[in-house]
Amino acid sequence: MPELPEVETTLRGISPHLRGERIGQLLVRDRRLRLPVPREIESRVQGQRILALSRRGKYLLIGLECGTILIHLGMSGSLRVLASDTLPGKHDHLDLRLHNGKCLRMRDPRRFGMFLWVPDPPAAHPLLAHLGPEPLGSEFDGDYLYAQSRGRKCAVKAFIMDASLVVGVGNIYANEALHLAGIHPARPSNRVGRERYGRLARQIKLVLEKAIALGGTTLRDFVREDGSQGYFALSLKVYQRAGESCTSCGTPIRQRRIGQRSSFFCPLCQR
DNA sequence: CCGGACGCCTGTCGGC
DNA sequence: TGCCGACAGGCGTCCG
Repeated sequence: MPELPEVETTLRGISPHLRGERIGQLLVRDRRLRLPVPREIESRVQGQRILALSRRGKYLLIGLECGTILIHLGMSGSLRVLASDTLPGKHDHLDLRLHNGKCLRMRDPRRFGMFLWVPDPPAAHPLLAHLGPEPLGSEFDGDYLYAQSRGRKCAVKAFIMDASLVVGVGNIYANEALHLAGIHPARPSNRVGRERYGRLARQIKLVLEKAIALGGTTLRDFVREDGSQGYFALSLKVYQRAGESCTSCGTPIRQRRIGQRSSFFCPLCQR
């Protein structure tokens, strides 16, 4: 599910409820996530005050007095803020209970997510240490993409989805940004010029910003912290629109597998 | 170093 | 109606 806009939406939703609060009990119902929820995590977080919340790529960071809770939502994860006595559903694997009677509840049907405690500084943790720049930051631009792409033959779509190049761009927004920039997803990275990488970097930023403004994309599992949906799905121009008309030229949108991921594009607008 | 394949899970959908 | 395979927003790991 969750790509950068959904994680950012979740961050903005939960932050006001959690910042400054003290953690009571962490209740883990099922440790079997992508990485097992560590045995010692309950004692690590018990009684600690939440100092700050942030995002790095698709990871959510909850900064404590000692260490940081690192959360990844995988494919189907979501976080909600609820009263602690709300009855849990089948896939509600853990509750981070606060002293104020609320809890942060993680749901993840496919269990591809992560919920970890990492020591300070979190950026040094192996899961975060090798991540590329944030796409919404100034370091990420067309010149950066162009420079990184030299000598790389993989499809440009796989290239921009590589988290060591740039974080946060998943399958939905990679498809959308390539369409907006007029670039064919299967084009080899080293056969995209500087100009077109400039357009691509701009469109990645624009599509992510617009999706954040609309609360992310809800296809199936993603919900905001209050249970409401994101509305960017209404703005999708190619993703999951195979056979439908391109919004700019009317040509039927094609679907094809590129780099093991379902890819959607307009054969006329994208070259 | 790079690129490609695979596995991890559950739920849903389409075809027979 | 039931069964079966394909597929789904991600990513770490392994192999050539």
